[in-house]
Amino acid sequence: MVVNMPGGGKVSGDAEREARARFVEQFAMLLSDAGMQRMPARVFAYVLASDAETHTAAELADGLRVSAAAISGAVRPLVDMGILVRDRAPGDRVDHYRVYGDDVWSTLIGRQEPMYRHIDVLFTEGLKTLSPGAGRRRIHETREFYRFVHAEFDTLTRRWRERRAGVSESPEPARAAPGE
Amino acid sequence: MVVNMPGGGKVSGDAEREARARFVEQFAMLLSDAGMQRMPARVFAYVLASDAETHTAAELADGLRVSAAAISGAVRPLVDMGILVRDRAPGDRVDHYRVYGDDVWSTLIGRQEPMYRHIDVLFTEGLKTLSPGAGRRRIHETREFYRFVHAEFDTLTRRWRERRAGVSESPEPARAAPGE
DNA sequence: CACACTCTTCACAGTTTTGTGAATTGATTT
DNA sequence: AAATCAATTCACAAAACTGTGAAGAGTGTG
Repeated sequence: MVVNMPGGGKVSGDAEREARARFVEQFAMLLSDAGMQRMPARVFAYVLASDAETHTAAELADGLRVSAAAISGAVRPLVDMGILVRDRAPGDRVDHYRVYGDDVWSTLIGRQEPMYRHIDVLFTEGLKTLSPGAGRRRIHETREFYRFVHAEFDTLTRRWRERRAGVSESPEPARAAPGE
Repeated sequence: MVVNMPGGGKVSGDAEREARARFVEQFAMLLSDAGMQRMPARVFAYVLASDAETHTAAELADGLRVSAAAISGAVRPLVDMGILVRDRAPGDRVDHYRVYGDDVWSTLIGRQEPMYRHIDVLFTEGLKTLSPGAGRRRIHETREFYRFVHAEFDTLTRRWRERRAGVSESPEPARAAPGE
């Protein structure tokens, strides 16, 4: 890794940028495998991995090598989901996007709430029509499972917040990379 | 199979089958929204909601109204994931599929293990190249989040098993189905 | 050994997604 | 009011998915 090359070299800004871009793509791929759509995933990964706190659409388009139109489309679901916030200062002509809240993952867990509600009604409705039998038993069990997971969210979130307070103070000793 | 009501028979077997089929589709849609591919999701939902313990490919094809080829393709990822098991008794010509284990959801949680491992190496690698800054901090935090969730799995699974033992005994009294 | 039957693979067609460039809308500045 | 600049929308092309029918491979049966 490009840390301290001999011959007066230091961390090349280009190399660092490129490494970051690669990481963003891999991260996005992960999210995409997990069901998130491709462009939203890329935008999300990019925003998370960037040092800037806010991003203009132009910057996203440039950083991800796609058209402004693609950004427009990708950003909407993220804003809908409440993951990104669109800010525009009065008298500014450009939108500024930033991640909502300072604890993204707690936010994200919270956003699942409606889905769990939806699941519950679907299964409850289903159980009304299913006649007794192994299938019905499994579906009932599935509803209980989702209820259980849903109910565990509070605990989980609280514990995460505690843990987060502990770890995010020391983002791993910054390897002495002066220069730049 | 069909409840067989006397006389004018209220619960039509057909109606029940149809309701079940509808439920299967909705359930599959849910899974599909959550990132599972459509056909595997349909097969999984079907298998879960059916009373039969095992299913032949032909039965799945018939029940889901798709070709045998589609079943073949849909079943592979499920078997790979370890959700379905393919059995064939010696001297039998057809495969029998059934859900692996009696506690599907514990199984399913367990299957996520490799993914979390993958995530960890990806983020750890990424952190090696990211220079200090807000982006690095967020990525670090994200790795910690996934580690946290992963670590919670054991607890979660154990608690689910406890709860399951409590609820699956009483799959909800079959309603006395008073006139529709 | 040939048949019968099931599962799988393959090429293909229909459908959905995805991202682009161009046109449009909306707002600010001059 | 005209000009300018950013964001969104639209029609379209390219790519990816899905599911099908038909051919192929593997196995028990008569």
